[in-house]
Amino acid sequence: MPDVHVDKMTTAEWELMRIIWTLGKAGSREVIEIIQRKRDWTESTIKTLLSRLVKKEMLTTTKDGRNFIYHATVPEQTAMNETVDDLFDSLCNMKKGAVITELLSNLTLTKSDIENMQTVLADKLTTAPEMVECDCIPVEGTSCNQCTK
Amino acid sequence: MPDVHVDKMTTAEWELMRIIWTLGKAGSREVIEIIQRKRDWTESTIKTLLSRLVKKEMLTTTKDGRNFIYHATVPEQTAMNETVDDLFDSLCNMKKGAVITELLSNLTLTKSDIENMQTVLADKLTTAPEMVECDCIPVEGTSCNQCTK
DNA sequence: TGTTTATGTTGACAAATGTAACCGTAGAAG
DNA sequence: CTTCTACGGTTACATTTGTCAACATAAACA
Repeated sequence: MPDVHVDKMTTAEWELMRIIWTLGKAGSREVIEIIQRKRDWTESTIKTLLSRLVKKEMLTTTKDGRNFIYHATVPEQTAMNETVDDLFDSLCNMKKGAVITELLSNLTLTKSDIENMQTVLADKLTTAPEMVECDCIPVEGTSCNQCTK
Repeated sequence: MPDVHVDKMTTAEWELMRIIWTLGKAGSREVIEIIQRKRDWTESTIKTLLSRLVKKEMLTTTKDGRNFIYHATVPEQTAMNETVDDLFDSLCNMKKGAVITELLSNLTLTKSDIENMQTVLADKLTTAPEMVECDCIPVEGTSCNQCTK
């Protein structure tokens, strides 16, 4: 449970992480080769990104002879959850539902994913409130032009 | 339909936008006063952020005497959708479902939001695939250590 | 064993971001 | 009318991020 700051990963770094997560572990050569199938970043660039990820403690290394093997310190699912949770924390409370609904519409989900969601939702429905408040304006006379609409 | 780059909004800027979205429109004084209930940013800082938002075309201004009134050029819901869609585009295809499920569990949703989602999901279920592929590694021998698991 | 090569380390630099002081002017106050 | 002040504009500066090139060294090879 390294208390790593997943939120400090940049988009470029995230792309590298995906490769390492997917492969389980990887050497720089591998990462470079794979990334370059999509991005025309130079080797230098990719190496720099790897270093920064190590510095940020998103990756650790073990030595394989002269080479390094990179391992993620945080599981992908965890990182994804944290990132998504963070994003939603920054959205207007009142409108998260609509956002998710929209998201669901445009996404391809597997049957089992859908079923899981249905279970969660059915359960939540029993205790769901009629209304949630907009939290965009720090308290006091929260004159939200939308809540009252 | 201004083709604004919602994705170029920073977190700090996003906080200002929420206020303006919520109020419909607002003068700098208002924004400053409200933001400072949560953040101890100086007036200067907030003014800079407002300017940058105007430069990025996320805000337009109309003059009210000597003062400015700021208006969002993009509706909040649109901005939220775009941002969330962008984020999900950068996540491993195979694991989005789990992320959303997790998200749903930790969120307070209204009855009607839940019901909407249920409708969408029920509908999707009929055509949902059994499996979606990991897209973390650009094609060719996609040796994903997770897909095969 | 001297040379080429692969891999990691440093230093760089422009652009974006967070954060803020300072300046000028149209009104408010005296 | 002179002075003060609120508000917007301009400039500034340290970090972070995206992108690299240059360099050092252990290995592989000639």
